Amino acid sequence: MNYRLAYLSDTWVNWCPELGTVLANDEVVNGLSERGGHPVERKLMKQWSLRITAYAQRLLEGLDKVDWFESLKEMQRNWIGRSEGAGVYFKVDGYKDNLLVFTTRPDTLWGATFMVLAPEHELVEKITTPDRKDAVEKYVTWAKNRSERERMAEVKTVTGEFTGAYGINPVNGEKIPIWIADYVLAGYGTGAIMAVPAHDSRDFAFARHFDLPIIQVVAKDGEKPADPATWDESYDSKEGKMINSGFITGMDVKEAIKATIDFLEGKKIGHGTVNFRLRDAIFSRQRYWGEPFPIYYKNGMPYPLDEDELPLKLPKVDKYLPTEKGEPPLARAENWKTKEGYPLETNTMPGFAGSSGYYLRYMDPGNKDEYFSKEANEYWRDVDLYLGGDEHATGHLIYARFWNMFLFDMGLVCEEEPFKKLINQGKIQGRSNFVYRIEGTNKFVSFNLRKEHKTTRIHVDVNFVDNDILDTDAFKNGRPEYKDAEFILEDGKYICGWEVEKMSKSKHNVVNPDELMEQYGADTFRLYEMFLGPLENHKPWDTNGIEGVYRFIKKLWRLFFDENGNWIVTDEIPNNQELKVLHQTIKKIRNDIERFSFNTAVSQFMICVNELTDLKCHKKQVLENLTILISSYAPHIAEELWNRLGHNASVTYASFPEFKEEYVKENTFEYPVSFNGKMRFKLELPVDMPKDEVEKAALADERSGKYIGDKQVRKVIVVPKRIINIVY
RNA sequence: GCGGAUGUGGCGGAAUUGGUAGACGCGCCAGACUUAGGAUCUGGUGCCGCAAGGCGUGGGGGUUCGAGUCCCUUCAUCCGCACCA
Repeated sequence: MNYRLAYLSDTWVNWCPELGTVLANDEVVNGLSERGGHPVERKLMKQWSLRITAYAQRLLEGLDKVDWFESLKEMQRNWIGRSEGAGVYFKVDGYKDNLLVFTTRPDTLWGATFMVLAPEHELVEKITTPDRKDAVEKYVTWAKNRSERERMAEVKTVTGEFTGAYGINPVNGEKIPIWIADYVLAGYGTGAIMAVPAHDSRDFAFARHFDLPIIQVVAKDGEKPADPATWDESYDSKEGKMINSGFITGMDVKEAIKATIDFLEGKKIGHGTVNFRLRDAIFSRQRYWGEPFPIYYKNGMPYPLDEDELPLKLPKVDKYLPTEKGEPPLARAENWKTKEGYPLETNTMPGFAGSSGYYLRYMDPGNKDEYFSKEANEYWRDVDLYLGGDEHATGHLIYARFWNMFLFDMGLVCEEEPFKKLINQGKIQGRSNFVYRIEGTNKFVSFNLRKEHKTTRIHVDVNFVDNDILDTDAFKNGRPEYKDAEFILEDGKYICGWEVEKMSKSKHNVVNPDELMEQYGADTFRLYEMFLGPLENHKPWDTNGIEGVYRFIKKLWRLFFDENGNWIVTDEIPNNQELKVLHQTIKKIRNDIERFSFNTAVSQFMICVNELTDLKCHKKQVLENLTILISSYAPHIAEELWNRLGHNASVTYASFPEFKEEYVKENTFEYPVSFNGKMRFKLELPVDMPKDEVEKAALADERSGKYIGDKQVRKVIVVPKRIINIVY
């Protein structure tokens, strides 16, 4: 509050009386609450907000300094939505009032043929002429009551009303009509625009619909102006030269924008400005479980509690529900006031209050006196690696940055950006299966025959399905209403349809890991999840390959035990071949961990175990190192093996094996020999053989003659330890 | 519409720096062991072709001795945002 970052204001919210709470837009589905399906209404409420918009520019710039996925940064950039332009004042004809509009294209001022206000704009009532009053009021009421859903669905429909009033274009004194329409949003810019139908597609559609004039002011380079009446669409591009535009005529668009802003500023009728899409974050919740605000009210004005009265703890309430009057649950508490008897705030803070700064508390979790100490923060600084889903892009990840920036400005944290590197792991999706019920019957038709009937597609529990083939008995027993189900089969089987969707109970596509862990063990499950593909990929859960990983685990075990369960590890000294396999693995695993490539790491473990099996290697020295390497991938089996290898302490305390180049060194390299870029045969040569000798050896090889024939060799490329390419 | 990402065998995927495309696994085929196998092991498996050979990383073009990788262009899919002035 002291930094004007937290403030109280009347805010339009989605109020659900039944739940006694405000809902986010995405919690409202078709005018009903997502949970419970209760009606939701628009309501003006006094709510706390955080002025995140004050940090918009820095939040945007900071993105250049962090190592995040480009897609995620782009999401945040879009969300912040910076656009440069100008604020321009239009006089309202016959009134003293000025209408401030925001435009990204001040250069097109000469093409403005009308103005549009948002229906909620404060001047609408005042400037509407008596003869237009009825129509305008009707439109305003209609627009206000339109649900989110209707607005979305009817994007293409043009609606609006003329107010009867006129604005004066400040650059040429033209009188242009002022309209209202809900394609102009009250919450963006100034809620008022100048319409340039020739160069904005929405204005164009509006002008066409209401038969308003269209004036071209930008022409594509090298093209002559054309009669806008013949156009199919507006020319929105910023490329081109100005025409019909007073003193900026002939200028390039970019140059014209600058010149117009200078002109407006000189005349004090406008100014260059930057607009952001980002809105302040509403910080009040009408729930019990949230941090209470350390705020009390005196004569209706909010004041912060003294620091020595902190922390403020949640009071006891009889029910965690809103009061009958619709007040938040904290209003139920009996003594929810200060020592002096002033009432305390009854709203609580949202989830992001805690999630925005928990990483700071993690730096100093035992601190009884403060959030975290300066020393602890200077030691830990920031989060080196943040692994999380991209669904937090426009929520948590932006709030946390804002939170941290404020604390940085206060000198309380030493890094401006909280999360140095961020990786989005992909989500495991569900693979749903469907059966096709013939309408009005209890008969189900197999996938490829479904077109012959009128069917309804129904989700079927994926546990009844194997390789898209339905276990019809399990299906019949699954639910009473399907007990007498009949099936139309193809090739004696019932084939199900399928689709990849979000895992969800209602879609019956949830795979319970417990069952898989029961069958294969947690290590197999873990390894398989990693083996499935790159960390960041979203992918459907598919258990078809899990057997392979399970076999690998069993194979690993057999390096230590024979088929009768006898310990077969020996103390023999490993030979060069065995050491080579081990050290190749050490190198690869180390590398793969660093680049978060766990699927290729698992693959290397498989290669290693396969080779050690072929070599019949049961030597302690090798297996001990392998156990350490695999301990973070398959911790349970690793711990067991480590113990059997004679260690009492956990394998987690063992140090990562050291890679030694000497064991993987080769004396020879098998050169692929290419002719005109096509690999034809391989040739084994000493690694340190000089280039010209390699070339000679390749040309001398009898197989080369076959490809070269009697043609002239033009060039031979030798890249040591890589390739030989003979060009003819 | 704007922005981002991704396109490689039947499937999941590998190829980290422009240098042997398809590692590893699934599946499939053949075989061994077995009363049996949904256990285990061996061999094979990009496509066309008997073979020699040819073709092949969504399509088209380019740079290069050499392109999955770089450039241009085009198509498709997925994700995010969107009557944003």
